[in-house]
Amino acid sequence: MSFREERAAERRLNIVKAAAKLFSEKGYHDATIEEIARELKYTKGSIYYYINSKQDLLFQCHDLAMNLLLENLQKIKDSGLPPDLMLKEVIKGHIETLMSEFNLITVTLGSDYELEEKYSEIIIGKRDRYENIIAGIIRDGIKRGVFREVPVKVVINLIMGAANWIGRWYSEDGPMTMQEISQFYADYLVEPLLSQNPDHFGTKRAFTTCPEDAKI
Amino acid sequence: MSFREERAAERRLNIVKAAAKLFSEKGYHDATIEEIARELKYTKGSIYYYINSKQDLLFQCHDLAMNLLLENLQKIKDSGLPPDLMLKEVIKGHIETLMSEFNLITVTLGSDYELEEKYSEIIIGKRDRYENIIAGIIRDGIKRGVFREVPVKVVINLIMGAANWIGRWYSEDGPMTMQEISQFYADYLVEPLLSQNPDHFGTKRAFTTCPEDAKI
Amino acid sequence: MSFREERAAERRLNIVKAAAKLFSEKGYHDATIEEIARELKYTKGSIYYYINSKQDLLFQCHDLAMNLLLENLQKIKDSGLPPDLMLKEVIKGHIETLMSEFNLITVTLGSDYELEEKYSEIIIGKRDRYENIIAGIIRDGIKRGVFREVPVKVVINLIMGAANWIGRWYSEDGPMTMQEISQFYADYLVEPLLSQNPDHFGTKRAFTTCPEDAKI
Amino acid sequence: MSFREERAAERRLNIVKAAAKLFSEKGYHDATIEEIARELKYTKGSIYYYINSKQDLLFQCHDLAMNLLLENLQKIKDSGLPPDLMLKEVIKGHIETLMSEFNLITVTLGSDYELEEKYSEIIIGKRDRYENIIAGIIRDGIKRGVFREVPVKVVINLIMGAANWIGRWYSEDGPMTMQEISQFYADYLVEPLLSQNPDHFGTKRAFTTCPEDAKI
DNA sequence: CATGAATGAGAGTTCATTCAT
DNA sequence: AATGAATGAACTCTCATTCAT
Repeated sequence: MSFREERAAERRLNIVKAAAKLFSEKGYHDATIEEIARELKYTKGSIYYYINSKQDLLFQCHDLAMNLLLENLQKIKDSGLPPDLMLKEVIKGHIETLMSEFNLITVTLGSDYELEEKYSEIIIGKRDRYENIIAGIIRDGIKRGVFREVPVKVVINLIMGAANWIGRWYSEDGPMTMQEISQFYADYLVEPLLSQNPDHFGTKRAFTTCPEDAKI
Repeated sequence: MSFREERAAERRLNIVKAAAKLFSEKGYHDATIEEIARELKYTKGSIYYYINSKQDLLFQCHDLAMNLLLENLQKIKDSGLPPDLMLKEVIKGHIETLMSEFNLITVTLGSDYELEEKYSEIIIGKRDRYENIIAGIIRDGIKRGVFREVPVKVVINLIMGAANWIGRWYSEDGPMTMQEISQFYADYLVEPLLSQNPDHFGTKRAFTTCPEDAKI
Repeated sequence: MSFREERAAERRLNIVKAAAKLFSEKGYHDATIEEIARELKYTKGSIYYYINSKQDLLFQCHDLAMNLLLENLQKIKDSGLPPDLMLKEVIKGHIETLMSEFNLITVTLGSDYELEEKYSEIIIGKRDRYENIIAGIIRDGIKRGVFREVPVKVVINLIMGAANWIGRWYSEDGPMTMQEISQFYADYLVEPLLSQNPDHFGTKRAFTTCPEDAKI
Repeated sequence: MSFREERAAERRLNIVKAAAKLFSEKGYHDATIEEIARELKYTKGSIYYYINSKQDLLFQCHDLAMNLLLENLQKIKDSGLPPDLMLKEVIKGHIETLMSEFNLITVTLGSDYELEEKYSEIIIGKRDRYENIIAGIIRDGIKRGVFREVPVKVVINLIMGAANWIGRWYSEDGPMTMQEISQFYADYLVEPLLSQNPDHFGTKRAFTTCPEDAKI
C-alpha cells in the first residue's frame, strides 16, 4: 500500500469511527453527513471522496464491529480452555469488546432494518459465523459432560441478549467496574448450563427437559 | 363515553397499532405517515385528525406497551407466590406480553433517542416503576433467604436484556413454542439466583462475591 | 325578517366580529376558522352554515368597517359646518370610529392583497366614495377661500395615513385620551390647509406652490 | 472577504430582495419559497442553502430596511441644520428611502404579528432607536424656541403614519414626482410645529394646549 | 484532493372546505 | 341546525448526493 493509499485508508477509518459515534448517539437517520463531516473538520463534499454513500458508512460500522468480535472470539477458541471456562471467556470478551468499542457496536446492535439487503446479507453471514463458533463450544461442553443438554441456539440468544443489553444501562459512575460486571455476567449465565454431577448430590434442577428437536 | 367517542377511541387505537407495526418493521424514520394512513385506508390528512404528530404516535406506542407490561406485572405481584416462583412468572409474563404485542414492544425496545425528551421522561418514569417493582420482588427473596445476595439492578438488567432480545430472533416456525421458551428463560435466569442450602451439599458456587456497595 | 332569519343574521354578525378580532390580533392567515369557531363555542363545521368562505368573512369585515366610516362621514357632511371645522370633525370622526371598532378597522387597514379581486373591487369602490366626499369638503373650502390651494388627493392621503396609523401605537395607558389625540390630530392636520389672510400679516408660508396639474 | 464569500453575500442579498418583492406584492403568507426561488431561477432547495427559514428571510427584510432608514437618519442628524430644516430633511429622507426601497419597506410597514418574537425584538429595538433620534431633534427645536410645545411622541407617530402610508397610494404615473411629494409632506407636517412669533402678528393658533403630562 | 454550490425527492404538517348524519 | 369526520392541496424544510472548479 502506497503512502497515499495508506493515508486514505486511515481517513476512511476515521470517518467510519466518527459516523459510528454519531449513529450511536443519535441514530442512523438523525445523524447527518454534514455532522459527520463537521466532527472531522471536513466538508460534506469531501466525505464523498472517501465513501460511496451513507449506507456504505453504516455497513462499514457493522462490518468493523463484527470483525472485532470475530477476531476476539477466535483467540479465545484457540486458547484450549475447558468448555465452561472458555464460554465464560467468550462472554467476558464479548462484553468487553462491546464496551470498548461502544459506538461501533451500539450501531450494530441497533435496528437491522436500516441496512439494505445487499449489505445486511454480509453482516448476517458474519453474525452466523460468530454464533456458530459459540455453538460449537457449547456443544463440545455438552459432549464432554460439562454442560447439560440444552437448546443451544436458544441459550446463545439468551446470553447474547443479556450481554448486548449492557450498553443500554451501563454507566461508568455505577458501583461496579466493567470487569466486575462482565465477570458477573459470565458466572451468572454459565452457571445454569453446568451439569452438576448427580453422583455428588441429588439436586433437583428447575429446568424443564429440553424438547429433543430443539437442541439446535 | 358516548358512541362517537368510543368509535374515535377505537380508531385512535387502530392508528397506534398500525403505526407500531410499521415502526417495528421499518423503523420510526422509514415508516411514513402516508404508509400508516394507507395501511388503514385513510388519507394522510385524516390521520392528523386523530393524532398530533408522528412523535405523538411513537409516544403512544411506548406508552401503551409500558401500560401492558405494568398491568401484567401488577397482577403477578398480587399473586402471593413465593419469590422464586413469582420471579419466574414475571419473566414469563414479560416475555409473553412482549411477544403477544410484538409490534408494540419491538418499537419500545428500539432505540431511545427517537423519542423527544418531553415524551421520554414519561416513558422512563414508567420503566423505572416497572423495574422497581421487580427489584422489590428480588429483594424480598433475598430477605427471605430464597435468593442469594446479588447486585439487584444488575440482575434485573441481565434478565431484561435476555428477555427483550427474544423479539430479534424468535420465529414461530422454530422448534420451541413461545411457552416453552418463556419457561426455559424463566428457569434459566432464576436458577443462578437461588441460594442453595449449604447444609445439604457443599456446592461451591461460581459467583464471585458481590462488591458490598453494589448490592443495590 | 322572520325570527329565524333574525337570529341567523345576529349569529352571522357575531361570527364576523369574532373573525375581525382574530384577524386583527394574528393576521388573516394565522387566524384559523377553527379558532374563530372556538371563540364562539361553535364547531368548525357549524361556521360554514353561516358563511361561505374565509374570504367572505374577511370581506364582511372590510365591508362593515367601510359602512361605519361612510355612515359617520355622511352625518358630518350634513352638519352644515364651515369647511375647516367640518374637516376637523371628519378627522375626529374617522379616528374615533377607527378606535371604537378597533378590530374591524385594523383588519381593513391591514394589507390589501389578502382580499380577492371580486371582493376588493367592492371595498375599493366604497373607499373611493369615502375619499371623494372628503375631497368635496376640501375643494369647497378652497373655493370659499378658507383653505389654500393644495393637491387635494395628496392631502387626503396624508391625513388618512396619519390617522390610520394610530391603531399601531395607541395604548389606553398613554398620557392622552383618545379624544385628546383625535382633537390634536384634527388641529395639526387642518392647520397647514388654512389660507392665512395675506392682508393681515405677511406670513411667508413654507409650502411650495402646488403644481397646477396636481390639484386633484 | 474572499471572492467566494462576496458572491455568496451578493446572492443572499438578491434572495432577500426577491423575497421583499414578493412579500410586498402578495404578503408574507401568500408568497411561497418556491416563488421566491423561481424569481431568481433557483430551485426551492437552493434557497435553503442561503437562508435558514422563511421567517429568517422576513426578518432580514425588516432588518435591512431599518438599517437603511437609520443610516439615512444619522447622516441628516450630523448635518448641523437648524431643527425645522433638519426635521424636513428627516421627513424627506424617510419618504425617499421608503420609496426607493419600496418592497423592502412595504414589508416592514406591513403587519407586525408575522415576525416571531425573537426577531421582532431586534426590529422593535431599531425602530425605537429611530424614533428616539427624531424625538431628540424635535425636543431640541422646542428648547431652541423653533418649535411649539407638543406631545413629541404623538407628533412623531403622526408624521410617520402620514409618510408610511404613501406606499399605499403612490403611483409613478401621478401628477407629482416623488420629490415634489416628499417636499410637500415635509412642509405640511413641519408647519404646525413652528412657533410663529407672537410679537409679529397676533395669530390665534388652532391647537389646543397640550396636556402637561403628555409632553413626552 | 477539497469544497462551495446546487438539486430534487420527499417528509411532516396545516387547514379551508365538504358532507353524511 | 349542528357537528364529527374526512380530505387534499399546498407549504416549509431537510438531506443525501452530485459536480464544476
